[in-house]
Amino acid sequence: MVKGPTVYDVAKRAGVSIATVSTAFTQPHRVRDSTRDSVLEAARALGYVPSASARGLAKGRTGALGLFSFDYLNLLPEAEENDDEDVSEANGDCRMFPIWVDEVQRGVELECFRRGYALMLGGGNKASGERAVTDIAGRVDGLIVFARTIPAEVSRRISARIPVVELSDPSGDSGLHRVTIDNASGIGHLMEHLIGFHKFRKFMFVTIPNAETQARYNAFRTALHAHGLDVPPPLEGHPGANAVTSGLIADLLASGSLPDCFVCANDQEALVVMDTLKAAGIRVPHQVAVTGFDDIAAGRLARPSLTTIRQPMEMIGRTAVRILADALTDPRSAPVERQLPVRLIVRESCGCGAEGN
Amino acid sequence: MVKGPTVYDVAKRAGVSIATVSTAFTQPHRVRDSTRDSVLEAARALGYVPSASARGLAKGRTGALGLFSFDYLNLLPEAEENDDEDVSEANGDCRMFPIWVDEVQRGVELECFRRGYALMLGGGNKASGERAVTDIAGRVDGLIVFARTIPAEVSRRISARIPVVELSDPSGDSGLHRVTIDNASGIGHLMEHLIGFHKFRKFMFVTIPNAETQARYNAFRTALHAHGLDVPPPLEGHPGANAVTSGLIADLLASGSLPDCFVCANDQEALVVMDTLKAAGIRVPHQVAVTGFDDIAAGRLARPSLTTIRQPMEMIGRTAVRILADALTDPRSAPVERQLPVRLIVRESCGCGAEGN
DNA sequence: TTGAAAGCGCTAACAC
DNA sequence: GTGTTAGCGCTTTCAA
Repeated sequence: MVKGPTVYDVAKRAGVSIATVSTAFTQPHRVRDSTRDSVLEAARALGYVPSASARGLAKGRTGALGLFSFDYLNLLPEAEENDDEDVSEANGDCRMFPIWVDEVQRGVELECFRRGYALMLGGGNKASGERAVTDIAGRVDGLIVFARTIPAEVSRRISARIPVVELSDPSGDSGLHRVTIDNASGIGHLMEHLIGFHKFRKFMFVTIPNAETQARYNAFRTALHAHGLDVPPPLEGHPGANAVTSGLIADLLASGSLPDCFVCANDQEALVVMDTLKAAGIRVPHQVAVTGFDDIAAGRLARPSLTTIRQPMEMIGRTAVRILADALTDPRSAPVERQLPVRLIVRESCGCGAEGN
Repeated sequence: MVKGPTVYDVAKRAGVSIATVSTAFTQPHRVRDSTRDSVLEAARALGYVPSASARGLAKGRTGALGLFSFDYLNLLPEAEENDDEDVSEANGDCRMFPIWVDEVQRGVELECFRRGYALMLGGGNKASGERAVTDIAGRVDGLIVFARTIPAEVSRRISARIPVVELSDPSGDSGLHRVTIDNASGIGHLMEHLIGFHKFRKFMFVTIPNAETQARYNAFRTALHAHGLDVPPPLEGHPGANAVTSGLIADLLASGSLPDCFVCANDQEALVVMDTLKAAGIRVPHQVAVTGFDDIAAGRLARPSLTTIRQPMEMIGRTAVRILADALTDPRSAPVERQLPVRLIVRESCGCGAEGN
């Protein structure tokens, strides 16, 4: 990794000034053909690779966008040097790859590349603290963060410097750009199906409380009210603690009061619920129905396959990039919020056939 | 996106020099406690976000690693502003998400974050040309590229500046670092199973020719020779052209000479073969067996599930990062090549039960 | 059309 | 322990 050639080297070899070299690369038409040719020739001969750092410093722009993913699965600390083992298998099924985040990331990647941006990925965990976000923020022209992964104070500070879009949480006053989904109508359609078509009457909402799932619960409540049905308090689990949810379901079973349907705030919970029921010998959907939200891949593979509400994950990612690109074009623009539609995916776990996948 | 505060602003507010500000951040212990506090306080108050460009320029290191993915699926040009549609669904099943590349990328991400590197993702397509690689190469301290995605000349030039590791192709003289897998013993075990256990005698190798699949074919041939069996010429498809493979299979069917087993150079081809057979009314594995290589997720979902050879994808990614980290530590080190083991995954398509997933 | 020169924001010697 | 001072490699006026 010897120090590579710079504009100076190229300039010298081509017999021109560094300004000309720079111009030859960035605005080819403003340079005489013969000059440009000799510059490019020199660059090629020398193996010239422009330094993005220098370029970024000079222009005040890096040409890259950032995506910050919190390490929601505590994977970072592990794995020292155990070369022999494929870690991905060890935590194979708990990983449920690809998870929601991965599909959104995919959308971000595609749209970035399409628009000629490089994508900077940053990861954080409890240890790294806000250091990690700040670090990546300093590297890019715009940043995308998942909701609830970093303190509001931090994202606000960063947004004073570069545009920031937060993904998928009901709107706040944060002053950030935002991409959300239509939780209300999603749950609305689902409840319509469960109440209208399946004639279910007794429901139980299983959730892990946060702003997003709260919106879903609200819609759930609204739907029940509209049909004059009872609204039970939600069963609340904890992030990453399947056992808690599992325990709540077990308690419910012990009490002998099974609902007609478990409406879960997301697919992960729904799968836990289904597993718990299965372990208890309860048959889904025959004895009780279960539904999710998100449409992660694992839900399609589950037996029975999971009836759920699909988030347009790739589109969420693409939209975030578009917002940043626009904000970069017109820096004076106000924070925008884009709400994306969701779609009811009827599969087996609600009692329907296997249609629709 | 107003111009953010710089070291100068922080220094002024804290009443110290810029050198002290810098030191307070990079080597906290070398600064008096009270000084450090006032610096950090000033930074916080101002909303200071260090510029990675400036830092990178000054240090000669960016603290980021790069991963370059070629746009193997021609996805870039599409999708103008059709906000209403979720593109990911449109090409849903042809995408077969997550594909091999995604899982490797996952490993790269995890290992990068664990080691405190940011990850720069770059994408290229026919249009962008080598421009895209060069661009990302200029942004990082080390680069990971998938085999056969960029011209050898380009990767060589880049490797003169920063360490480059190429993923998963039989070794070449390229002078690059390299992570490969043990194609030979993988195919060896597979053939042992097919010949020894299933007693198959007539095989057909389906491939898309490249250095990697060539190694697999060689192992295939070796195994047949070892058992004194005939070695038929491979059926050769084209990248991205399922129809071609499909056509070859159809021709074979028309000729009425079905083998006992189709050994495919990768899972994607295997799935195409299975689909074609299914369409022709041939039952797998009852009438003919099919095997793949890679173990992509889609193979697990297929009916019958695909017997294949699993690459340790996440480990491939992690290993690449380790190599770069080491190379960065000791710049004078020679190119290293690490060969990772693979594992036979016996599922249904070879005629076995559904065990092992 | 090309060159000279002034930074961009930060780090790293080296003084103090 | 802290300040001074050079750059790092590139872009960008502004002259020539």
